[in-house]
Amino acid sequence: MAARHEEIAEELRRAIDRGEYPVGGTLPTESDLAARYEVSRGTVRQAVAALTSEGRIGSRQGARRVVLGNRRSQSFAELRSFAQWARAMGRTATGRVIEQYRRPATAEDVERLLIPPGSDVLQVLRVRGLDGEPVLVERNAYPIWVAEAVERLPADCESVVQALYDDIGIIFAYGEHTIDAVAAGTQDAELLGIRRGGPLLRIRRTTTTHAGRPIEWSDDRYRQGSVSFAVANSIGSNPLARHVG
Amino acid sequence: MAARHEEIAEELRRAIDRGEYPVGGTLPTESDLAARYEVSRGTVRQAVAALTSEGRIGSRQGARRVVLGNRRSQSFAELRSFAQWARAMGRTATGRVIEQYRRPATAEDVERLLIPPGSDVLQVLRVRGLDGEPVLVERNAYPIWVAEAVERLPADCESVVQALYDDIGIIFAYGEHTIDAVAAGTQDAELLGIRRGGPLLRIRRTTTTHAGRPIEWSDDRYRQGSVSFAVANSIGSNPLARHVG
DNA sequence: GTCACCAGCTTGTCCAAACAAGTCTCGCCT
DNA sequence: AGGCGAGACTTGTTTGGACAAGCTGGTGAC
Repeated sequence: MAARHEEIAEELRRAIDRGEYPVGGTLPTESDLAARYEVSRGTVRQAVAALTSEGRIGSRQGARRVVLGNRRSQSFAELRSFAQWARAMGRTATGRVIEQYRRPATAEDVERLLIPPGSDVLQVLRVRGLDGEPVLVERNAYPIWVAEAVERLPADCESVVQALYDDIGIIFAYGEHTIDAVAAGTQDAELLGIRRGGPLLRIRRTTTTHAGRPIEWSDDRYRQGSVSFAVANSIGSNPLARHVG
Repeated sequence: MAARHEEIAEELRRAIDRGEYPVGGTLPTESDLAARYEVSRGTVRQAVAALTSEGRIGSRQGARRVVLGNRRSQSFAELRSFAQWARAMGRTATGRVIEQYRRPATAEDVERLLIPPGSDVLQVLRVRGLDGEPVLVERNAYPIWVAEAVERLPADCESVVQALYDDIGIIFAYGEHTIDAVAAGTQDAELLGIRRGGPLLRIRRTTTTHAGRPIEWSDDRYRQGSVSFAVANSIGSNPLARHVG
């Protein structure tokens, strides 16, 4: 929180949360805010742009900015790491490795991990839970250059992301998520303790380093009712895309 | 496409698409791009910020920008309107109203539509399809001030969004989406022609005007395998949030 | 009363400059 | 060969100014 525009954004978030700028009302003008915080208008614009992209305020040329809601979005750290997310929510994350083995890369692995055809990947199957109750089946594939570090991890490792950073300095910097629904297979049903064919929320995710090099891809299946995902969008910005199939 | 920074963003998108800046490679520096397009560095920064928020390129202080992929995100118009989305994909959207009636607002309606307790809402149940095949069950609730215009629509109206704009000038400006998975109920199963209890992808959405006034909220249930949703995120920006329950 | 229009306000766009902060490469030293 | 550091390079932050574009409310004509 060094940058002034981030400080201002955080102050505005708090002001919205405590009702100083009520939902449905308007924010002060950029000039007002600039004077109040003793910064230039450009810095204020950076701050309000952050709130806009979070969906907290609306923005339209010529009109005062409107407060849309006081939803608080998650940090990237909380989204990519199940353990960190659970901790932020005050829950206890559990988890254990069910299977872990190397196998030849499939066509999907080659495409998602940008690895040469014929190379191996490390396949890991984990079950994760909240407060002891199983919530999520996670199937990860790691390219060979990561595999060794993953294999060194204990079976009940809480935060894989944190461990890989501490061990070999890998930073999970970018993620792409595809969300759909699937029926529980035999293995899913068994591990989550539900009926076969029941609804699961599936997130397929590819994570890359700062340089865009894929670190892992994953197929996460959440038990019905356990979690939901939220996205805000507007005419100006739309992070969400809908695809056929 | 009036603003110069938008033009530059679009040119960069096209350059990435045609492989001029390959995935995994780097973009020219801001100064280079500023010189090439004969604009200031600030304008270039606006352009690359757009690509960054789309997840196409990565950005890190001190290092050159990295090309992450050539995914193309959807416009807001395509996301909020099923008909417009289908058209953009070259598919034919079908749809019909199954039920439509006014009813007293529930607690959920009051909270989501910011209406006074005790007022009425218009409930509409639609089935929508792609190329004749049913794909989606849509349950909408509209506040009273919108209800009259909705009731004037024909039962097979293609684009409700477009019709409401033409009729009473309502603009769907902001949306908030919550995504999870549910089991198909009896009615869902019947309307979509699937087995009861099968997996459905559910999107609950609230849409508001520019002023933040809710226009509708909707519970959309997509048949398994028919559509998926995609989101890109990074350490710098994370539009996606995960919630319990 | 109603409508059109205008003036003032507010946000959007763009520029030029300077410095801060982080990255990367290359050469030197051990 | 390997590690370390200096310096060049690149992106991030901030300022101040100017004009464009769009909204809003009020005034005046009808």
